[in-house]
Amino acid sequence: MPELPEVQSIISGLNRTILGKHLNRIDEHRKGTVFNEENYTEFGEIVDISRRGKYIIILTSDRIKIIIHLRMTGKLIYRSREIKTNKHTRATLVFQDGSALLFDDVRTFGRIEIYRAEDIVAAIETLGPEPLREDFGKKYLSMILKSRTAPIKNLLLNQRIIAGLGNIYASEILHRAGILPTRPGNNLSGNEIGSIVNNTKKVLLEAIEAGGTTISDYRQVENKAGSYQKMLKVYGKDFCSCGSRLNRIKLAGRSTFYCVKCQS
DNA sequence: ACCGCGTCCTGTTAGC
DNA sequence: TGCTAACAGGACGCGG
Repeated sequence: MPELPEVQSIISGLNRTILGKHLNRIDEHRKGTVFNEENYTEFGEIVDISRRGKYIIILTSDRIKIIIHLRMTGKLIYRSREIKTNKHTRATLVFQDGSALLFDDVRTFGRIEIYRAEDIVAAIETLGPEPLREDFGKKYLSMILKSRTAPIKNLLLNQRIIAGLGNIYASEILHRAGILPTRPGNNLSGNEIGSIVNNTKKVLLEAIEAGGTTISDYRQVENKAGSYQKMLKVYGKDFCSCGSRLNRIKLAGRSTFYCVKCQS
């Protein structure tokens, strides 16, 4: 599942491969993948590629922005010339030089939306702060959490509170911070909130450095796997590094892993 | 305002 | 061995 570090790695890959290229067209191979395409025939060159939360934002010289969300199984794969699609290819961005960017997505939840550059996109507008920026700090998180009774894990998954975390990193961050995922938000001490903030930044930076976490579907733009899966401490594991068996429960409908000895 | 659950989807795996 | 059901989860809409 692409979360912030995976999306960040994809942004890097897109900058290496498609920045500056002239986008001829976007082919949709499966209905319900590309939205608003009918309003646009010309795109121009790719002039900027960025990220907000888990949303990929591609800006073109014709002042068009292409917003891509990969959801769970979406992949963006670059092909320099041999453009072979497969049964899960949902759309293709075709460039003038004969190269292409394939949008593969097994579970078809991902989507591509096209807007004018100046359009306000509600989904992005309502996102919480970027965890790696300074406005995501102890002061901000304390302010948010004081009125929240939901489990901290659920709150970390709420994109309006913090943008970019998903199920894997939420479990990893809470393990590093030594905090049980079930703790109500308004029950955490200042020190604990500070630890969540620090460990969020630490885990995300390490995961970006590793090129993301590849468990099954995620691949970088050049189709390479990331390596942070080797550094996971709890997600998908049976035992903690302390030797205790990990607990596995469902929170917000997602598998949640924690150690009763290391987290309280 | 906030919380939790159901929904969308398909490949993989667990269980009988 | 072969079939079925459960499972994986990001975002969103809805009811309480």
